[in-house]
Amino acid sequence: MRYDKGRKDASRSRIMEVAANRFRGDGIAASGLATIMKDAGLTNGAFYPHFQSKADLVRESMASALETQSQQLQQALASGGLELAMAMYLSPEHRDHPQTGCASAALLPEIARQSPETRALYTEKLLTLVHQLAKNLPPRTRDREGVALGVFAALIGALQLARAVEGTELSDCILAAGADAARALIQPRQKHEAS
Amino acid sequence: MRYDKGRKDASRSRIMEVAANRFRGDGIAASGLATIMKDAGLTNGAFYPHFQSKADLVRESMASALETQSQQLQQALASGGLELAMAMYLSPEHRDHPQTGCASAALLPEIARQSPETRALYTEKLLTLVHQLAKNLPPRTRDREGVALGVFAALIGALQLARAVEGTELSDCILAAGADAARALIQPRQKHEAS
DNA sequence: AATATCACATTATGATCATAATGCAATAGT
DNA sequence: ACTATTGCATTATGATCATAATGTGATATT
Repeated sequence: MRYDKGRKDASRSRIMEVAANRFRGDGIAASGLATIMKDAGLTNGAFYPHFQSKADLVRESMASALETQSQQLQQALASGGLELAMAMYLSPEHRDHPQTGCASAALLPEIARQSPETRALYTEKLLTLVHQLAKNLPPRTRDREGVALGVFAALIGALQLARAVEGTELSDCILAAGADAARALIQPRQKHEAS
Repeated sequence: MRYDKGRKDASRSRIMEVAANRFRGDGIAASGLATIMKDAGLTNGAFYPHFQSKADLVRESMASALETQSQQLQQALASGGLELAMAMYLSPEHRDHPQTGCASAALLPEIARQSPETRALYTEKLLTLVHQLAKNLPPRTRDREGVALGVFAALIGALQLARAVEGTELSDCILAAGADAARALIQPRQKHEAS
């Protein structure tokens, strides 16, 4: 190696971090590589030694963001349980900072349009998050994975709605409604036998 | 008027319909005007007599798609109630055809990045949908609007997740989990007094 | 000290982007 | 029949897109 031992790795992680933030903030398709590289303190030409293509960067930075989210979730669960984790997810702070928040809430429809490989990687990381939630559901809950999926879906939808509407008041209402829904879903109660 | 009375209007609606489908299918940022115009049987130049800008087209086609959705929801509610409406929303058919499906599920994160005017228009149409759901909740439901918001959030989140993951089996599971969650949420039951 | 190597910069490519100016052919009003 | 109007096509603009070829300066190895 001619340069510092870890220099390339450092650049690479910087690119990935900048990209993850920009993708979540502005969307994948709307984010150009030139801007990402500039924000990382580099130029156009330095991109391809690090990644094969934009799709490659998307895949890796998405995975990295999801792993970080998994760690943060673990901390929240450890310190305050599901209640705290859900409260943090539907907080105004999270709503107002999509760049550093949940990649699912910021990017799900775009992820659905990515390559099968990217979606397979997303699936893997998603299941990790869902398992983490499932393990922290109340003791007697049935169909833990299913309930956890339903809770996560409600959280994602509520956060997205809160970000999309105009008007802080309504947006706050949506966060509250999402929290109510999530709370209702985790109450242990048997299903599948209505009417 | 020198041309057929309704010719310009016909072209305009064709552009809007094509655009609404393409935006939902490929995303707003990823959809170019040239392609949209070609699909509408016209060329680049014919765009600006009809719309002031791409943002203008986004706003109008989004509103149109939401109004159509509102009508379809009304029909479903009338013929089969909330159960049918929810089942249709989380059906494999809806999952597999985002171009003609729910604009919220296909575009929410991108809508959140649009101008305040566009988001205000989205807010208006969203509230219409939520009111329609609220009116069809079971008789004794409290906080009808809040519950309806929670249900819609869960539906949107589940549909997006089902579209993003790789693997039909898992995707079907997510649809089922979303349906379970929505069903659980519409069971009349008092809230706000846990623990 | 010399040299080989590599991270990154510079610059180039051709496509596509949103937007705009101009041109033309068709028709409605006279 | 003439003419003014207009819906759309043609073509142009400059920006930005992802990707790629080439250049260069710093340094680790020798």
